[in-house]
Amino acid sequence: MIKSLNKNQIKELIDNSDIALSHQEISKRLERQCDRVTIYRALDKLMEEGFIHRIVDVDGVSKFAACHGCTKNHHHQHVHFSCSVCSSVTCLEEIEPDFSLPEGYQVQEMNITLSGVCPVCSA
Amino acid sequence: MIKSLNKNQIKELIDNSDIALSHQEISKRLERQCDRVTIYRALDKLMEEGFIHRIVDVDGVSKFAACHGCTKNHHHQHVHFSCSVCSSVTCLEEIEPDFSLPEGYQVQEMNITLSGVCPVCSA
DNA sequence: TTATTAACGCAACAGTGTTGCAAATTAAAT
DNA sequence: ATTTAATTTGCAACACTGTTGCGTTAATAA
Ligand SMILES: [Mn+2]
Ligand SMILES: [Mn+2]
Ligand SMILES: [Zn+2]
Ligand SMILES: [Zn+2]
Repeated sequence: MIKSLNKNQIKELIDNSDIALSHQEISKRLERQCDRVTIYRALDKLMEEGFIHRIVDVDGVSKFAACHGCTKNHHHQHVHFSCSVCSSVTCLEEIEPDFSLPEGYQVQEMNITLSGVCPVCSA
Repeated sequence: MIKSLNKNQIKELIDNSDIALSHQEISKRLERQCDRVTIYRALDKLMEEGFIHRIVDVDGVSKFAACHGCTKNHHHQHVHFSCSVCSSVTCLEEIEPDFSLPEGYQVQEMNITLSGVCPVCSA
């Protein structure tokens, strides 16, 4: 019944978080401390399996958030917001900007991250 | 007359490139080899001065491209395209998607990077 | 020329992400 | 229950990115 303690706990953490979590944040929040590499591997697997997606923050830091309705092929057109005050990254799943590209570009993925001040920090 | 040999040469490299350049690529292209740190510092300065802007690629790699019409306050709403075949990152300065955010979000910067296959590699 | 400022190189460090290998756990088969 | 096979984990090592402090050299100003 119990398989992959760490991976499942990491999945729980991400699922239950309203903001995207970095490797570092995940590491800190894990009760049962585990090796860094274990976390990297778990994140890779979870992405492969379509449970989470990676968001590259404006400063290059990778953060991870739950997918809603992804199988193995991720489709994330939605916008992310990165707060420069509290450093939180949030998925704005409702917001999907559209635009047309010149001929010849084949789009597979998109990473859209706006940065500024989030509602909490600007209140 | 000659001031900041390296910084100026780095600026030239970026200005004359049609794709965004990473720190690594800049380092290789510099004839007069210089210290890694010097390049980082030059890039920071050039950004401060509004000559170049940083694009965070989908894999977290920072790339740098020339600004056209930025002073000290950068304004880059435009889209970037990252080719998964040739790893090139290109500014699509004409393409500026628009969308509206929920109340409370104050946008300062945006990093929009689409990935897929570029016209050259898809031809 | 001399003083001041900016640019540079070097060493050291913290952090991220990857790989290989061996030990430990879990699941499956006998 | 025992043995076997497959996963999961930890650890060491490594390459790479980015930052900081400090002493030195080169450029600009006085
Ligand atoms: Mn998202
Ligand atoms: Mn650009
Ligand atoms: Zn905030
Ligand atoms: Zn290409």
